[in-house]
Amino acid sequence: MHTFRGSRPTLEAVASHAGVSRATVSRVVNGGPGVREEVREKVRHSVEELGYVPNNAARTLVTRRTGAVAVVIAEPESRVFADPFFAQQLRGISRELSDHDTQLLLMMLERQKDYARIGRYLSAGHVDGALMFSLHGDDPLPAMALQTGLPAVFGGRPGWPGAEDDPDLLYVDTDNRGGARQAVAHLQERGRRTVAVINGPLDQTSALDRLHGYCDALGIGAHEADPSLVAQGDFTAEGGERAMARLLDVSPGLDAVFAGNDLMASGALRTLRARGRRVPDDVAVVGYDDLEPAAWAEPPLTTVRQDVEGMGGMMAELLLRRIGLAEESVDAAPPRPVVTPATLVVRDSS
Amino acid sequence: MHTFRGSRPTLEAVASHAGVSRATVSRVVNGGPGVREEVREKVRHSVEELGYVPNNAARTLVTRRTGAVAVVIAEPESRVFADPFFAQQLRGISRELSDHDTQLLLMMLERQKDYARIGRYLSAGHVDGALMFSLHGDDPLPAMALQTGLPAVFGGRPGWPGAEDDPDLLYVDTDNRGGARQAVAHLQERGRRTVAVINGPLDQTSALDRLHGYCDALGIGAHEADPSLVAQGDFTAEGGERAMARLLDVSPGLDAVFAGNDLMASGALRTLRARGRRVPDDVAVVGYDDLEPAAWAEPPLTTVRQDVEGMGGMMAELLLRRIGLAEESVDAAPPRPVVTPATLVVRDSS
DNA sequence: GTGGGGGGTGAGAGCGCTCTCACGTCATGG
DNA sequence: CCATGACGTGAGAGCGCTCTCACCCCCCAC
Repeated sequence: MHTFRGSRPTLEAVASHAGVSRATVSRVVNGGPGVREEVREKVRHSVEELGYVPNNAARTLVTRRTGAVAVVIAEPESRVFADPFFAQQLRGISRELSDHDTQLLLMMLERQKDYARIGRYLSAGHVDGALMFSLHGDDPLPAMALQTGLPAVFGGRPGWPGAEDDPDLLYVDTDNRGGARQAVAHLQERGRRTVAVINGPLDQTSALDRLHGYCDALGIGAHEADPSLVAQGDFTAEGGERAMARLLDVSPGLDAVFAGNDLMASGALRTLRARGRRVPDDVAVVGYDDLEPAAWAEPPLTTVRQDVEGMGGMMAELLLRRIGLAEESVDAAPPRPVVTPATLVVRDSS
Repeated sequence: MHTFRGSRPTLEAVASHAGVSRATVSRVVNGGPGVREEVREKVRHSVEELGYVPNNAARTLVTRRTGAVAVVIAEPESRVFADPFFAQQLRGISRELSDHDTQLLLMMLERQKDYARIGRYLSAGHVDGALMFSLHGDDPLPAMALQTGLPAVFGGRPGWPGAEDDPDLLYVDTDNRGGARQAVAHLQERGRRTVAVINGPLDQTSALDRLHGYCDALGIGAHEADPSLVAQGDFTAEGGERAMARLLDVSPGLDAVFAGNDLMASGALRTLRARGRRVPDDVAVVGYDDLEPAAWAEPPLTTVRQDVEGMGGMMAELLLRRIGLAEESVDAAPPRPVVTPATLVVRDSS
């Protein structure tokens, strides 16, 4: 084993080098008050000269702060990296965290054993907080985390019973219902009569809310949707492909599709092309997210834009505030859930 | 601030609950030898009952082991997440690490200030080792890391002077030169006379090696390539698009293109389609990587396959062995660089 | 001249753990 | 019957840091 550490200078070393006490060095290093500028300068010089870097473990041991937060994504790596939604979100998160010198620990839940491991990890105090994504209805993890008191912020409104009423629950969501409603209304305005929908997994509130928005636009109740116009996808392009194929089989007469995200919409596009349907002439398609797949699709997708990167940033910010790391303005309100607006972007597919 | 920890039981608590000493509990928790099974059982019971979880900071403080490794990618998030190459690689890494209960810290270098922060972080002993990717020729980071003695494994053969000769340098690479040679030879066998190439950034050895392979197949020296058949890309689809456009402008007569990765090849495809060239009839295209963009392209890409996920896994394994965490067979050789083979996959674009 | 602050500094306890070493106990062999 | 050693266990030091508290010194008010 490499024991490359061990020779690293400690606070003590810096202290004796500078001719002061450990406490003073600590104060200087952490920017504490009550040290003469002259001494401060001397210490800084010693730190520089010895190449001192604080030992995080020791610091964490006493402060109970790790300076790291976990990003937990309840999806296999294959999905996490294939879906630009996570990419963008992570980008916003990463940026915000790095601005506060906080590390990002990425944990993806792929296999069953990962649950135990990550649950243990989170409750072991390795991180100061967690950002949780893509939680499905029956996921035991958030409850576990919350129970240990780990500060957490959710990506998307959590769907478990009672979540609605918990004033301490923090999440960042977008107006999924409103966005979906706009999308479908847009299709109707373009004269489409038979609008089908490709859902995301309905154990996620985002997918459910988008389905509700679809029903809203159609002026029907949540359970009155025509089953032959509703197909189930899984937020992947392949899922969209399959769902579109099923829809065409069942309802050959449809003239529009609203897909729960851009990836499924691209899949749908692929199937439509394979079946010789022209888009938008024969069938109009609308996606959701407005990420790369939308712009790059053939034809470019009409879709619903949400500020994904911004949402990631907000999640991080909420968490940092909850942890007490972000600078609070004096009269700052306690952190609260955030719901961002969604706007329709019209391109060539509708 | 939430002080949700603090009430967590310590080793001491478990010890007194089980009626043994701290040392014994520690032995049981860490699976050490020399404890009677009866006592062992009693301690396990107490651990269970009190819900004891070891404090990692304390443990790290004395063992100098953090149980985490950093994955450093010298690319902006936008690229990291857009390129399935990283995704796959990360997948392999993540799997291998989680099998050894080791955490993955993802660090992406986007802005200049990130360099200082990450350099500090790596040398501060927060992690037991680092996996480094996508290093460009002039990157100061690996040197920094290596200098502190941080165990590191590189993704792709490092390109700085002297790297070749350093016996301690660990990396996982693929036979880029051979793969490229195969790709271009294949184009020639199909009767293509004028084969152009779209490079990745030449300050990365992978891109450089692929260019060399191209020259090999053409039977020319590294610097004898016809400049009007060589275009510079950046491993992104947009870059491929632009490079293809330039090539067509300069060499309208070309009948084949070898692109340094699938993403650039897809971009090239897009440009060719926009310019009305048929693939493969007018122009044949070959990519590199054999990841999703290849299979999903229109037409599906002939490309060079490398086992990207496997390479990620190997990197992690090498690192764990270097750190001394992986189970070593008795007569295990010290870890050495790995170069994996590359094989041509023929699809419809050639 | 003396008492009382207050700012700057140091001493020291302790965070929770691991690990070395010493100790006690019991079987073994001369 | 005692020396020997193996084995199981506990005591205690210490990892590097933060933070409280006590201390000292200087300045000011009375």
